[in-house]
Amino acid sequence: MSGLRAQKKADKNRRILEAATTLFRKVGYDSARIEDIAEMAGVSVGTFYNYFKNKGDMLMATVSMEVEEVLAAGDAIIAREHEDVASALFELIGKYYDHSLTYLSKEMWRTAMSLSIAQPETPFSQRYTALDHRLSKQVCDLFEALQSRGVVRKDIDCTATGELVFNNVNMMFIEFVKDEDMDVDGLKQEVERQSQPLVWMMSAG
Amino acid sequence: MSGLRAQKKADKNRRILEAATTLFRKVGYDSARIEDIAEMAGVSVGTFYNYFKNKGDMLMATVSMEVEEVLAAGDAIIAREHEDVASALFELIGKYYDHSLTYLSKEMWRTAMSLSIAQPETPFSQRYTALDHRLSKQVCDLFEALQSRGVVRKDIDCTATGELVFNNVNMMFIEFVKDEDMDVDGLKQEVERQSQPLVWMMSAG
DNA sequence: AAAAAATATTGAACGCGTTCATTTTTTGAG
DNA sequence: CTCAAAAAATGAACGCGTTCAATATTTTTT
Repeated sequence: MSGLRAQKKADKNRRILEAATTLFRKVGYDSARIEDIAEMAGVSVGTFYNYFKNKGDMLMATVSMEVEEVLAAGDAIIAREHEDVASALFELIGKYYDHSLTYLSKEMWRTAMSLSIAQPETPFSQRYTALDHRLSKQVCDLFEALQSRGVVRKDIDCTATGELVFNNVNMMFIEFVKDEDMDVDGLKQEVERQSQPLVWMMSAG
Repeated sequence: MSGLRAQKKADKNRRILEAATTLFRKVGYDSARIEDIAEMAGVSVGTFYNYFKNKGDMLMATVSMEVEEVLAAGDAIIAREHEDVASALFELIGKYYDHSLTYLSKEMWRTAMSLSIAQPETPFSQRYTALDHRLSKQVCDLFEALQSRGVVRKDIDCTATGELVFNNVNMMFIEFVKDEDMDVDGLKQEVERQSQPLVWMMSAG
């Protein structure tokens, strides 16, 4: 029976992840102690650390899932035809924002962002940054797709404007997760207002 | 002698702050232990906590100094005449970036940003956010000044574009402090490239 | 100037993330 | 089936930020 070890390993991995996300959502990231997560998963504290490098690593699995899903949805949006720049861009951004609280609470987002800034050398941070860059690239891709279909002016640098717009989207998302009172609609309105002039100027016609 | 207590208090405050900033620069924020800071300042650990709410609070004094100085320099730039949008904006942004490592190391910036995101309810975070907003407003102010002098198109929403540009400036600064290998010149080049299309389109004439 | 009240200092103790030497379990060869 | 080597699990111990009850100092009152 050579698969016994692998079997148990996969099972424990799942149980720990399940326990962690359950506790994070129930009592918040900070208040969820490793000891509690380990106990709920039926393992010891030491074993937790055999499966995850540290507490923050637990978050990355969730963040990854979140961003991967939204990237896929974004690709589908880019593939479709669009009347104008505004509707296309705001549909994409709207998708990002609408999806953002599916798996992660604002507090979990704050922790993830905070960790990725504080310790940029860790695998956690590097994976986080990579996901960010893929999102940024997706906005650039959208602009390029629109440009090749004549919706965006030909003399526009899609990479430059895409990065500009995405960095604004990202910064505003940070403000959003910092403010428990702000809702997704308010966030969208702000970002649309900020992007409006650029979107209008880069539109063909 | 009613001022004895106040006298001692001010003295200790200064000594603690001095010890902290010295140690932060010498061994980095994380490795500078409260115990060491307290010892270098000639007080006990408990006394440290009578003067500062927590370790992160120590950073705010430095961040404040940094941003206040750069805001003043920014006002001087806005007050002057400018040939075109690009030179004015990039002079302002350049000032922000050039000044940024005067008092704070990249690691200290990372810690400050990280804390301000992780715990948005704390006075630390709120002061940090307020400083950010003043910087953002300054970019808007620059655009408005340029607009009133006919350098920026009359039909441009200066607040919207100002916020867009500043959020990009800010997000890129986060990338900058996350990457020990990136230098200020590289940062400036990137941001100029990203802002270029917008700057060109919003220019009058 | 002594006592009482107000304020400041102290360091041991606590909480929690993380580590690591030790023990237990699993595996595969003989 | 046996046993030695490999892999995994364990929980006590550590580091460091933070707290707090006890102690010391300064100010005010009488």
